[in-house]
Amino acid sequence: MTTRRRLPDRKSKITLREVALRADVSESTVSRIMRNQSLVADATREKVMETVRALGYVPNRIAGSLASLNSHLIGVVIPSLSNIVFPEVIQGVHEALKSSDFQAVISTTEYDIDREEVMVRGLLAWKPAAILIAGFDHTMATRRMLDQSGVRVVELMDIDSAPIDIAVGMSHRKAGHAIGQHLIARGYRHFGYVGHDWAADRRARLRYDGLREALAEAGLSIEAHAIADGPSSVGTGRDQTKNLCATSSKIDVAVYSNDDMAVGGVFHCLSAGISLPDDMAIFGFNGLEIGRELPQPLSTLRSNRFMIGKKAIEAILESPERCTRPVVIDTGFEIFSGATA
Amino acid sequence: MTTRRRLPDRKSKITLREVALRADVSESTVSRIMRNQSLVADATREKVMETVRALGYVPNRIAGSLASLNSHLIGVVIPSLSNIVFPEVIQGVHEALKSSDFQAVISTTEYDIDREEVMVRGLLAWKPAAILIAGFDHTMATRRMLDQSGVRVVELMDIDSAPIDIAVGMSHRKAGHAIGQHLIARGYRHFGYVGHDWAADRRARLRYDGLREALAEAGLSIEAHAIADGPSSVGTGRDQTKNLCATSSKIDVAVYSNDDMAVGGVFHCLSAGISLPDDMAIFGFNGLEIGRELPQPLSTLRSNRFMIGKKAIEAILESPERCTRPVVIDTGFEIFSGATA
DNA sequence: CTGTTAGCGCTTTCAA
DNA sequence: TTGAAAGCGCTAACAG
Repeated sequence: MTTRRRLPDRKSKITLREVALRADVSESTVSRIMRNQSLVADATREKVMETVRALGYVPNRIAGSLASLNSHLIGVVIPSLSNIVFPEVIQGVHEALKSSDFQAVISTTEYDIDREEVMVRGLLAWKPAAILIAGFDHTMATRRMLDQSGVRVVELMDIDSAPIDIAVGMSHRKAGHAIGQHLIARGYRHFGYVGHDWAADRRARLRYDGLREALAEAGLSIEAHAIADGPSSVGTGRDQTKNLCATSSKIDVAVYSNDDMAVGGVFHCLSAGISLPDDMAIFGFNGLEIGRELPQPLSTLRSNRFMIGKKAIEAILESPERCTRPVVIDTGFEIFSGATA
Repeated sequence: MTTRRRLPDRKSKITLREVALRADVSESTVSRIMRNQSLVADATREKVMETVRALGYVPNRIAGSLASLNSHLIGVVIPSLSNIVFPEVIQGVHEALKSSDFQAVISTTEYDIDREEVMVRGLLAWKPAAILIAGFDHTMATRRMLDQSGVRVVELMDIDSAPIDIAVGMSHRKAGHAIGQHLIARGYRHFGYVGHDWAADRRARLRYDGLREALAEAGLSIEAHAIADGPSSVGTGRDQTKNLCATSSKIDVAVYSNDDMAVGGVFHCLSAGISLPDDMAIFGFNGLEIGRELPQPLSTLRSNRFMIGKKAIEAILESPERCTRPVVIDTGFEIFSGATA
């Protein structure tokens, strides 16, 4: 029988077998040692570790995962990396993963749920232990794949809908409501809203709805809107603030879809000589660092993105098997009074 | 012979074999179809694809990678996600990867080269096609692993040292030099420097050195320094600017270690009533969005982080095998005059 | 405490 | 154009 199969491998290719051969033990012994299972004699372990070092052996996790049917990979699906809140979530993920041997694989959807479907399918092919995914807005196919895969699924950022498995985040509706109540309590009566496209950002819409409810409860309403087509950004916030000011002069507070937009608003006011908060007040959302460092700290509502990523991973490490009932983890929020409202 | 091995699997577990059985073809045929190799009859393909859809079959990439000895994974090692420049690099990576079937696996080192070593070892265990890694500052062990692994290695961000395999970035030394020349040309003579800890940010140091060289060539020097212990941030930039102003009053321009720091400087000036650029000028580094949107656009040097990620991947996809000689790809930079200097 | 053995689910020759 | 068979490098059940 000729030795068919495969071209000569270009790489050195040190395998478990090599180590076992050289150390004169069986492959399983080496395998046990590499996974520090404790049922190995110290002398053997020492002998094997020596050859491991000598050979520079690195276990092949692909083979390991296949054999154990367990990849120790965690898929993370987020809309984008350009909005700093998502990198912050991932920092929390990395933090919680630090002492485990799991690794995160990150995909971005660019706010496109069809692309999200492609990403999820791609991740599922790696048989991850879990998928973390931002939001609840998925295609039917995505939802079905996620559901049938049997892996743990954590929907991140908001908890305003029923999760497939676990949801970790805060109620954006309540956040909007809290902002409304806070501003009313501070004496504001004439509200404006500066926002960005809701189509891709359902959570901004939820906050808006919450805000409106709170105002309605006090017999108030939003008297002027300035809403951009595209995504949120400092520049957009600046432009739309100019629009708002041009449209309506009786607004005493403007609520922004988020801090990026609000910082833009602050910059417009600085340029236009509008005094904060006397001429007009500004209120943001998120509690980004940049807002805290403005000449006047931005009034905002702090969400805890880092904690969302961290809690999500902790929940998964704690119980790797899916529970019978969905779980909701509320990471809460906090009003930061600041100096602009 | 009893059928030992493994507990009953909880998941549906649809494999290639199932599909082959149901479609009444061999496993290899299904395999060929799933990888759209073209040597399959249309009728067969159609029949198989139908069962694939019916069963909701998703190929197991772990098994595929093991069999083909090719994981189609790309490891990315960066210091952090909290500095927006790194997510921007990753966006470029994702962009270039979009139409391929490669996936990026991201690890962060938190600016710790020992942790970097652990991350690299972990990534190498997945037999990636390439490793992208920020900077040139690695442990000996990291360097050796990278070198011996035989995978392509792209060192990102700067091109001021000799790469292991490929380097993609810009010369930070030249950037610092260009900043110096630009500011001298604009008539500035009394330079201050506001920076953060160089230990973790070798590139900031390179820029500083370049700046000093340019000044020296004009018979000038940096007359005052304000350098923080920790990492860069807007808040730190603000604090150190205050220090600088308290220390020295004859500075007419302050060069910052980066835009975050410089924005902090602008905020201090706004608070303290220092008029930009007349009382003092400010010059940053990076060209972040926030700087462009300030009431006065920040004078800075634009680096192209997105392009660094994109070019890195393109280089790898173009030639998956390591070349004989190291390759350097310069993504360049551009002075943005702005209004603060 | 250690070895033997039978796969994990797929790809890749080679032969038909 | 298709199929059979031999692994990829490792883990896990079982036996010793």
